[in-house]
Amino acid sequence: MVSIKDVAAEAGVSVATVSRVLNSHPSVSPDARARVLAAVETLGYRPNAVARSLRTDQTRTLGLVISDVLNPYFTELARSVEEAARALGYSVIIGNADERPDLQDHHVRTLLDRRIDGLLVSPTDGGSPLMLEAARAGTPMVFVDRWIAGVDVPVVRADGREAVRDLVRHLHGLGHRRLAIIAGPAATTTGSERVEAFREALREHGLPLPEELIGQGDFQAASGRRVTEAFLALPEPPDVVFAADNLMALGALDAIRARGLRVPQDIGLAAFDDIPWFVHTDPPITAIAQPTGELGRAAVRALVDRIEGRPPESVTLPARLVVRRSCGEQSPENSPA
Amino acid sequence: MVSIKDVAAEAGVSVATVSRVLNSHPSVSPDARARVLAAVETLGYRPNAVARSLRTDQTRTLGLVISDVLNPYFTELARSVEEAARALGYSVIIGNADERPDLQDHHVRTLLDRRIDGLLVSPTDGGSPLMLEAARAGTPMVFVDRWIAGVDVPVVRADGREAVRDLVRHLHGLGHRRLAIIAGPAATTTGSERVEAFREALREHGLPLPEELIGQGDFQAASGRRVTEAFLALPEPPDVVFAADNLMALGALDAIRARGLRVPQDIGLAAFDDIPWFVHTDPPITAIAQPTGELGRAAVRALVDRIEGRPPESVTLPARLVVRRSCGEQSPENSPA
DNA sequence: ATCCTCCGTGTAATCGATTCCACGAGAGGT
DNA sequence: ACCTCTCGTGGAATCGATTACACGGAGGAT
Repeated sequence: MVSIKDVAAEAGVSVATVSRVLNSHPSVSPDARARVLAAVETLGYRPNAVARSLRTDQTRTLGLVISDVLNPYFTELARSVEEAARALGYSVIIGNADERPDLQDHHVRTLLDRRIDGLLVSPTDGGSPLMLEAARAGTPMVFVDRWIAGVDVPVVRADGREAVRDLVRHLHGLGHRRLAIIAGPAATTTGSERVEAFREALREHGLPLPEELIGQGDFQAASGRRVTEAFLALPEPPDVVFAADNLMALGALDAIRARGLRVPQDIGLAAFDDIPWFVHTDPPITAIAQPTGELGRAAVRALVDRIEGRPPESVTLPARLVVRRSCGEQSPENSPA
Repeated sequence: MVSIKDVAAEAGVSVATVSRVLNSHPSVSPDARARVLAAVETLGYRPNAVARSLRTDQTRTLGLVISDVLNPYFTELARSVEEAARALGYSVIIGNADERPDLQDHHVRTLLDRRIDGLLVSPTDGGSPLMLEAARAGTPMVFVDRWIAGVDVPVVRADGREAVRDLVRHLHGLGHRRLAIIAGPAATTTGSERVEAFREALREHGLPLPEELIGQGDFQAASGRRVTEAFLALPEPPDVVFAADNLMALGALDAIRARGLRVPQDIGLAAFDDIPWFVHTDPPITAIAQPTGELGRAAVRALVDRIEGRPPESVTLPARLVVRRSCGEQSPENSPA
């Protein structure tokens, strides 16, 4: 591999000068600059990012640890994060935790070992010692989507409270009264918050949320299936099932189908997180859409602010309800006048 | 940040000894080893991967450049690649090319600058000079899914020829005669191969593949929509549309829906690449499934073989047809006796 | 007792960059 | 004509690891 020394030799200058040209330092003569550039060209020289990082103590790399790449929501988030980071001259290394705390720790550790400049995390659990320690030690860090309470780290997320309220109003308007939820792990903020928002919205309509209508899922399709089967086996099954993420909604659809039931005639279904496929499922699924792209961009902005010494800002964006047909059609008597 | 020097000081030994302990070099006394380990523990020392890479000239990192992360097929591929790499002690940096040659080049360049140990590529186009140059220069490289002809690089991919033949037989058995295809970019191997396989399979049944039934797509949903609209506007529209990837199938479904037509009654739909969502679309979509996980594992195996000096192997795995309902139901008279 | 090995350890070179500091040349002021 | 200042440049230290080499001491062989 050709190094800066080779370039220096070829151009007849010192390595210092080559470095100066490459970093567009002002005090280099036009002549030297030209010779260096020519040498770079003929040798096909590319600076070694590893060496540069060692010296400058910055990698211009961001780490992104997400809970599950196979979840389209996170895929899209990852994509927008990469895009935003690239625009600011940063690369992104993605670590997929697969909803497993041990894997999450593995990635955080590797990322830290690689001396990434900052970390974007969507924690799978309440927070491993490793991550808390890193945050305390001053690693620039931003939580995205999910967060951990009691840590002084900016959070970029969507607030679904209002959208959940809209959803419940929609369901109530459709005549549904017995509403169930497939919750995410209580250790995740999104897991507990969505249940809370749901419960609160129900209360506003004077509806209860009994224990048997709260199913404990883990944001994976299989758990959605399992919980839904339990709902359906109830003496009095729910009118509608609200899944706290899109994968569990998929599992719920499976379970409903397996029972030979139809959506929405026999039971309604709604999901948190909207994805392109929901338009094409049978039936199209009513969902709460997060501004994923904006979330990714805001997270990168906050992290880079933090890295470059500017005060980072926590950001909360509203989610919104997208009504489709999976909870029943608007009939004349309950449509808005 | 605590460095190896701090550990050496704390343990009362030289940095060489610390390094030896950390790399489990045999000649270290039990006493010294214990003291070093203790020091590592109390200081919370973690070796700087950047420095180590500079010295050893290996990063234990693989680069993966894929055409489109949002495509579930590639997401799954990326996931299996990461998994397999992790098992072998490698990290993976993913570069998303978004089907854009310039972005692909950007990622290849950054990855090379970071001195990744090897590169896994699914080229968006016929091959940029940059990539060919890297291959020639000896960068360990393996093509996955798509490849570039005339380059001495192992290829790990699925062969869909047989599955396409099965598909056409299935369609023919259902009475469909006018079959159309939404092709991928001709510059990609998967783009041209799938059309070829389709054409050949049609020939076996004495069916033609006229120009007007070959639509040019780019593996993105929008192009599937556009091409399908054109098909539907034909004086004699096709009986079935076969999309060369799942995203274009999604677009096709959109277009068909927008025309107010029903699948499969008015027109059939099939896709290359099977994904979980196809089970839940309306109707469930008949597709050709690739052994994605196995593909990812084989690709990593080949690349790591190449990196570690063993002869790498090209691998071709069979794809298989998964029949669902999007091309029509099996009716009594054409069901297998 | 002497010599040779081998083992554990430390010193220092090295990887490829960046950057501080010193130095010489030329310009400009007096 | 001399001093000063600026500018372009090179030498060398530095980042944090790994590793070749040297060295001293212990143990075994003769």
